[in-house]
Amino acid sequence: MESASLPTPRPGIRRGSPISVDRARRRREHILDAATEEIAAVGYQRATIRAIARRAGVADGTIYNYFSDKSDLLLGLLGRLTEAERRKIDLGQRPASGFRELLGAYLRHRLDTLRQRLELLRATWPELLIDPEHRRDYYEQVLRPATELGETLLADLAARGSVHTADPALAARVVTATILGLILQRLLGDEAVDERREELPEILTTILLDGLRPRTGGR
Amino acid sequence: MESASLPTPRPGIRRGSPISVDRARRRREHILDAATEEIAAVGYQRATIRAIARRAGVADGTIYNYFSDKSDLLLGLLGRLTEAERRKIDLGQRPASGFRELLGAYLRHRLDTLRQRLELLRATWPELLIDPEHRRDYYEQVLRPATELGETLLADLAARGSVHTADPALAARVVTATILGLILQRLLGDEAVDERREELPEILTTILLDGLRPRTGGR
Amino acid sequence: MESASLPTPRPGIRRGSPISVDRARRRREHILDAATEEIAAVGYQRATIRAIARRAGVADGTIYNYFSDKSDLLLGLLGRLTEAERRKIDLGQRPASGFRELLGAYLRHRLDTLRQRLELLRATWPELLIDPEHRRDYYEQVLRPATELGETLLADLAARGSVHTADPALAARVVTATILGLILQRLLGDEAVDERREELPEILTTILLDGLRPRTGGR
Amino acid sequence: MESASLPTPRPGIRRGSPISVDRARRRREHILDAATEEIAAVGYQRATIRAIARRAGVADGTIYNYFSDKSDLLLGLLGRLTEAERRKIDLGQRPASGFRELLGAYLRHRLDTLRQRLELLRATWPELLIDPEHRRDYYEQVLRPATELGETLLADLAARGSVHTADPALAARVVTATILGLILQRLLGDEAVDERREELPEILTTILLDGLRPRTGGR
DNA sequence: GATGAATGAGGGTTCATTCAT
DNA sequence: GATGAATGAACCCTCATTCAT
Repeated sequence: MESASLPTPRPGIRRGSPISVDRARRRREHILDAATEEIAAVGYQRATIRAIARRAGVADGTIYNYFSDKSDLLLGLLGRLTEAERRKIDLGQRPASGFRELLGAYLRHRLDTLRQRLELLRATWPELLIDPEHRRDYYEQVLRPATELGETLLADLAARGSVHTADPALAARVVTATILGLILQRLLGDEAVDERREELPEILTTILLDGLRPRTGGR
Repeated sequence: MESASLPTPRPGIRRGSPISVDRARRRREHILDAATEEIAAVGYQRATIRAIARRAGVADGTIYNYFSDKSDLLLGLLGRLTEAERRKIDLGQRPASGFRELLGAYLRHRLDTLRQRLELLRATWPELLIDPEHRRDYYEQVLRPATELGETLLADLAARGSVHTADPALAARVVTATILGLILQRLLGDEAVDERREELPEILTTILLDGLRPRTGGR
Repeated sequence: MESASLPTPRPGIRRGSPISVDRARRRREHILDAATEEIAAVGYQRATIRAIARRAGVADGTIYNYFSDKSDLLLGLLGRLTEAERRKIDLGQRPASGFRELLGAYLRHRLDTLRQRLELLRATWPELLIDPEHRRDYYEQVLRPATELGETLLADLAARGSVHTADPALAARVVTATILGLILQRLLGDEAVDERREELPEILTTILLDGLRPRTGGR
Repeated sequence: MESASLPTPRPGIRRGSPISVDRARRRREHILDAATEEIAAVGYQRATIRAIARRAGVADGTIYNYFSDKSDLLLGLLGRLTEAERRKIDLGQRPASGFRELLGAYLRHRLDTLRQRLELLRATWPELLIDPEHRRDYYEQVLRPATELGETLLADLAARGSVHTADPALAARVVTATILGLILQRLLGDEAVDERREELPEILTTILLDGLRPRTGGR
């Protein structure tokens, strides 16, 4: 039962020669790449070990040298997703001039990253929706931290008067939900979301900040 | 135990005895109920005909008297979803006093209905994400009409000065995306969305209309 | 477990009204017709009760009022075959002028009758080849009598000097085998056998009587 | 335990190790043997993959490593039959002293070979009679070439005065039909054909050459 | 007698997993 | 470590047969 995304092995720690360890790590990633593609294409259940092996250019049995069983492959994918999200969030915290710029940069970055992971999301969301175990993992490791970060942020900003919201907890959910929803629409076939990806963060920022109501006194 | 899209049989029109026709219709719905539960629980691929039959209290073979094959069961589920969405949209068009009230009522209704269909969504979305054929059907029959309705509405309101948006097409997508995203968060384990369902439409309306930015001149 | 081809009911013997008995007999024959067609088309195993019922224009269950089970339908077909063969052989014994004419008439009649039963043969032979029980029935009731009749005939003719053969038993088998073989060739797709059906008995008679060797002294 | 149509692998040409290739070939033949037995015993439709696998001493799934599906097993059987027939025909062309000897040798060889293939014939003929696709294959690959060879041969001999027949095409059909018919009689339960297999070719030759009619001038 | 919905055993086939090479 | 043939449990689906109407 190996777990996902191995940390880069630090020099000094080794098992076998460093070269072979490295080769093994790369082969593992290579298999995960193939699994991502195949599972994104046909879904976890329909993806066969054989098809993944063919895609990776290895024999069926070889996969079992790197993953304990098929569901461990899925764990590997989820690991990548978790790790990707974590990195995203870290990056979202970089400094920015004003609140509008900060929010805009955050939204753009988040949409961009999710879009890059589109295949990974298509491969994993279905299983997350269905399997309670994986769902809980994903919720605890990705969704909840992201939401809580947003909550804290909004509460802080509200305290400083930068934003105006009666309920930071729900407001944060609305923000993350909008992003998730846009990606979901994209996955469900709405190509406009993709075609106009450049303008989207700007418009999204405006709506979230200023709302849809016309301003009486300009701006 | 919902009864899906079949029109109520008019007296005078019949095929077979009305009683048996009615029994057949109810049995079909009963099987679809069981399929919804089972598929929502374990996913379409993992759901076996046997498990669905057991849940419905019928023999395996009986299912094939009502559905041509397993994928036809999924089509039945999608049909229910489509129909549910259509009804929602119709109701969304009823008259309301002001724009704020209209949007609030719409959002509340839409969130309520989707919440009632939570199991149906959990049963179908994963397959929709994966199967291109079903995805296209769903997009054409549900997602695209809903989005286009929103587009028209927003464009109309913008023309009348009720809302302010540079781009109704994307703005409509943001609104629908927010709703989808909230439901998806719910499905992925965020219980706050459910617990505070009463307040959500109000807050959502406020954010979408007024934005998060503090108003300088009161309000 | 009813058996095949009911004898025409004699007046005086009745069960229920004569009309209904007659209707029942006709319905039974009608079902057998449908079974012959369907089984000849797709084979006994592939022929479904439902398909036969549809072809006969009755409900599935109705067939079970006339036949105890599916294999009883096959028995009905075999019964028809047996009966047909028996009639053929009887007719083959009608008087004829010379031996050549007798043999010619016999061959023509037998080929004609078998050709009319082509569908019946296609429907039954496969099962006869496979099922030992049915095979034995068919052999005892059809093949053996026919062969033995030929044996007797040939032995008789040989005794009277009309034919010349060292071994009537095998010679009779050769004659019947030739007929069977021609029909089999026809069933296996050789259309020449069918197209030239008019000339075949004549040529067959000549070969069987005179052989293929050229005559030195004319004739 | 026959080894069918694969050419003996030449040294130097190999795919995989020669040993494993050879093992695979032998296993394939072994499965075909089991299939022949089982299908001859109960018929193609009634023969289950499981029964064939048990007979071959392998697991169900193993069969699918060698045959794409059940019907491919039947194709394998037909392949053996085709190949067997082809070999027969080649051997039938070897030189012989006189025409009588040639015909006698041909008939003996053909009867012998068919008799060795009795189980194969019992396994395949029923499906050939029923399935139009397989029937056409068999007719084109086996029956038609055999018949046409006979036609050519007879026409040639007739031209040279060795045989006397008005119509080589039909005469050839009569000869092949006689052989087929004898085998069919055997398959249908007539054991005399088998018991007297030694004398049969001689008697058959005599009948086909000289006919059944007594010769006036001796002989 | 006629109907056809319901039944459930059984069939062909797939595929995750193992293991001898 | 790598391979891929072998395994057999489990799936979807068919269809002969029953029986309430």
